[in-house]
Amino acid sequence: MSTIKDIAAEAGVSVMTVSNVINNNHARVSPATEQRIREIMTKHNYVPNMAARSLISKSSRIIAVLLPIWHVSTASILRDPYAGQLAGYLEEMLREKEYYVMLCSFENVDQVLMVQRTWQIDGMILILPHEDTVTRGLIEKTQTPLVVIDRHYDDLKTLSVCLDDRGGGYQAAKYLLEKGHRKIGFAAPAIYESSVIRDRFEGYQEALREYGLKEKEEWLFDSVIQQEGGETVAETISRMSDRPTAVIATEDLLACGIIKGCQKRGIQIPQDLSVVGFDDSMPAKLITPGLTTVAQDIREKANLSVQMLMRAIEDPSFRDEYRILPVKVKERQSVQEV
Amino acid sequence: MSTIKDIAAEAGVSVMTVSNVINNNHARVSPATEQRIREIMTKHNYVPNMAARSLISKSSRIIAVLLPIWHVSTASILRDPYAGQLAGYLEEMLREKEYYVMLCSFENVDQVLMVQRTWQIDGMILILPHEDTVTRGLIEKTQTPLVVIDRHYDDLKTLSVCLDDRGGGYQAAKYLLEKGHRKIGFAAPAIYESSVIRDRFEGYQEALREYGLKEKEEWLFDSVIQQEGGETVAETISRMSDRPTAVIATEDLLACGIIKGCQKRGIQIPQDLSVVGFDDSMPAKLITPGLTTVAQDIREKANLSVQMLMRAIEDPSFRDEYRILPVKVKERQSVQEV
DNA sequence: CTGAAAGCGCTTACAG
DNA sequence: CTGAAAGCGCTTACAG
Repeated sequence: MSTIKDIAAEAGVSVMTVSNVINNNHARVSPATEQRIREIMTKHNYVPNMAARSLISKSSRIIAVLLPIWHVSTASILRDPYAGQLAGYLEEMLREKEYYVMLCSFENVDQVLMVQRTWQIDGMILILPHEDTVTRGLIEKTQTPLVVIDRHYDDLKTLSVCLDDRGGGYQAAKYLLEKGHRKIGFAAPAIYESSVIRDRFEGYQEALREYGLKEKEEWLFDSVIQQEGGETVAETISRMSDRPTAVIATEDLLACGIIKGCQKRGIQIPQDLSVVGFDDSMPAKLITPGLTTVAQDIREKANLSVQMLMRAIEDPSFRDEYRILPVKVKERQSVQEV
Repeated sequence: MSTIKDIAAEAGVSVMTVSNVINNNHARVSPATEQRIREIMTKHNYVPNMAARSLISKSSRIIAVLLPIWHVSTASILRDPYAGQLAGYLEEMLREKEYYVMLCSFENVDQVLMVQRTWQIDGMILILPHEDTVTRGLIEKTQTPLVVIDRHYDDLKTLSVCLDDRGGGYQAAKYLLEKGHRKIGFAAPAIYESSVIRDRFEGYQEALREYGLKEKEEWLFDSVIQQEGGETVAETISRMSDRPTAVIATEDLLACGIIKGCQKRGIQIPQDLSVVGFDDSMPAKLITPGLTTVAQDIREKANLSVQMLMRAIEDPSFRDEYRILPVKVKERQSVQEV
């Protein structure tokens, strides 16, 4: 493999002249020389060694996409279609900006900090943050530009990209209320612990209040997650004497689990129970009936996150920005008028 | 950030002694000195700089997970639940072996080669290979250890991990035949172009032959992919006068699309049409009826791929191994006896 | 517009 | 068991 030295030797110039063409310092090298050097570089398939560049520049053009390890499941969060899609978009967009993406699962803050220093990582994006203590710790301890997706802390300087979660909860409930529903349940992991979920819950409460209603304790399904959690909810509902006529789930997979569990027990969707999900990820389109869900624009979320990160890398003073993306109910067939 | 020099200075030794403890050359440093140096290292949160190490060693401990860009869809293949799950397992297992994972989407061979040289990447794993020409080109041109998942070429020296695709096609058809089906369709992307699909198709043919049957041209649905493709198949079937009673799809998403499309048109699953999928990925469990599918062990596939790659990195003569993982029909509710 | 020198943080022979 | 020297492939001031 050829090095800058070989190229310089063949071109009859110094290595620093070659370095200048690599770095597009047009002012520092004559067009003719540049032309000649470029030809020699392509002829030899020359590619600059990032290790050497990184050693000097203290930067690597590597962005770490941080994947928390969720202890609810043994599998990586990339199994989640929402996470996979997000990671895919991030990779695509970062690559366009000539950054390299390192996938990095972690359990605690120190692991992230170590990887960052090991590679002089230029920036990090955290998707599907799990525990608040870990997430807060990371935000507080890291010096590297970090964009947190789907979590925000008012008391910390952070770059975060979230959804209008309160609005989403509100819209979902309002949508059902307008369809005539008055007995509306709410299924979520950890309603009172995660800010995202709490916001959605508060939006739901607000809509109920507008109709002079209040949530009913029994119809709040807490600590349920993914499909399995949804099936548990279905089972619980099937045993109730006073059932809700509709349920809002804070995640499509959870909604799908509810639908699946109900169908298994002869509870018809949407005739016997209406269901609204959250995200509009792949499963929403897959199942029958199609899932009516609070849709987000995942591509736009990725795009905004990358933009924020790029700006943060360039501007060290840009370390505190909170962006909220709109959501919108995507109608399919899982809700019926009553 | 502290360097090896700082640590050496504080410990009162030379940098090379510190280097020896970093690299666990126990023979070259006394236990007492090692102990002292280790304490200083942890005190300062010292982490070796990989750029510097990589510059000398010509290796990086980076493994590239290669993601072909499929032109059938604008989204990254990570949106596919099978790909996401696989990538997640790979990351997890490689991290356990203290390798770093670089995510790397690409359209042509040169892009991969460039990234490899830029970072001195130690090994690569290709998932969901698309075009044969690109895949072959990559295998032929790269010097770096490469494991190809789900594709094999008899005429090339390759490390590949595949399924028993022929057996899978056979098992799926046999399963349906034993349930009394005689009119069995087959839906796939590019039946005659991809070896994986062709093998499944041949297994299907073999099972039919055992029952004195032959595939019927009309019931071969070619060039259909993912959910959209499945819905097209359903539409075609709905318009047929002589319909198949069962269909095998070479991908769960495709099978789900068929089911969805049928349900939309009042064709009951499994009463009017039985469907068998392939992979046993997340959607199979999600839909109603549950999808009977040719199941593979994705975790084992990831595990075997990582093991092969590790061996290839250690042993330059290990460049040709073809491993076939077994598959097994996972029964759910999408097939009915006739 | 071009070059010689120093150095990024580490490891690899080579001596002792 | 320990160290001084050279060097990996680049870039960064500094001169001209």
